[in-house]
Amino acid sequence: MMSKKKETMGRQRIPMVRIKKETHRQVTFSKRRAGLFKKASELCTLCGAEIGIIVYSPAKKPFSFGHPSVESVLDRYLSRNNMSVAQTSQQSQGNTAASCELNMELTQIVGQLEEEKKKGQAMAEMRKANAVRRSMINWWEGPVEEMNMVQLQEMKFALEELRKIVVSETHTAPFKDVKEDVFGFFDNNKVTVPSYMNTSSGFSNVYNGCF
Amino acid sequence: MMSKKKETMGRQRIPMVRIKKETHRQVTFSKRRAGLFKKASELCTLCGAEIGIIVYSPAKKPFSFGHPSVESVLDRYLSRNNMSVAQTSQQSQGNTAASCELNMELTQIVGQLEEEKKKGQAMAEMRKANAVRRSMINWWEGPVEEMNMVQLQEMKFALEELRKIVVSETHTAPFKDVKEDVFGFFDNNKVTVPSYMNTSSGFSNVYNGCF
DNA sequence: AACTATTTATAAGA
DNA sequence: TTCTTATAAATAGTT
Repeated sequence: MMSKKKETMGRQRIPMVRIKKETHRQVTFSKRRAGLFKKASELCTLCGAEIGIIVYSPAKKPFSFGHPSVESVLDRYLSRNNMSVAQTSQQSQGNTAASCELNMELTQIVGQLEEEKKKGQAMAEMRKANAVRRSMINWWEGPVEEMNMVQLQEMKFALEELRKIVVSETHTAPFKDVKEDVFGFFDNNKVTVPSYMNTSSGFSNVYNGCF
Repeated sequence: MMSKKKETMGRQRIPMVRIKKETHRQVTFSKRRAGLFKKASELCTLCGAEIGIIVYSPAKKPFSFGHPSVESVLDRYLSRNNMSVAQTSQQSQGNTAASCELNMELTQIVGQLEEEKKKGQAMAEMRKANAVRRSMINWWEGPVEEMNMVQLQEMKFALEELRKIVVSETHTAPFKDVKEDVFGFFDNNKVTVPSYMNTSSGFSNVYNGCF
């Protein structure tokens, strides 16, 4: 039989380390990102899973996948974690999506503060702003035991009020015309949620690294 | 040559529709979720991508993957979206990524408050929040003019403290023994972070469905 | 959980 | 970027 020379080397095994060549890395990123999203979509279809994925490219460009939507999945996740943070057993006593959303915002802010803390830079700066801290001291500097759900809920409520204000402002402000795109985050709470949207069960199994 | 009877049918092609059999679906979910996370981890390693994934199983149980951490990725995503809300043009003026994001957040809030100030509605609405008002009254019931950056930074500080407390609580709580699985998300943050940790560029390309 | 036959993803090259 | 092809990797069905 005639052996035609192989036209390509075919897929080659590659070492699982950062790809050095910029262009090569970019190509691989695109291909594998597509593959990842496809896998995710199949998982959704086959198993009825709900998935949200955020990917930042090496160039810091964000990509996302979501089913039924990125927002609904993240929303749910953040709400849940937020509650866990507060170690609350009582969850959806705040009736509407608004509270859910608010939880999300709170979690977000807290998360950002976490980032900040890591850097430890703003800390010093903030400590300089003593004026107000003194007036807040009563509120949150008490013993941990008293830093309880009631207080968290109060804070939530306060933030919610703030949010309402912001939103109403938003709807009358010069930006109104771009609300859909820009302010959507604030009031798109009713994104097609499958019927089984009753909270339940377990907790996160977190994978934080490589295999 | 001797042909041994094939021991299995090997992998069979399956139709891309929801798997009906409950047990089968559960097995597939587990296998494919593992596969998805592995792919994600490889993408992180090979390309230096940052990825956050949330998966809800058919039984509504949440699973997550994150590099460098779920929170940092979601945080960033949400901040970004949020920032656009404020229509901030100034982005990466803050030195580090973290402070940059935080500044953006603060800028946003400040901007929104500025708007509110013009309207003069904020206080009236906020006064409704009586529960908190009493404890926070000194802090934010003053004239809007004084609701400035300093105070926001104080709030930032307060939230950070709150978070620290919550986190430390978490680590000493009854759940500690399951921390790795359940609370791992709180402190697995320093997994090999690529050096190029400076923020930048574009916006989301969103995939919202199946392929 | 482990095992393979097979499908699927993808590294290289064009 | 998109297509092609050979091969690596994932996984469906089974044990």
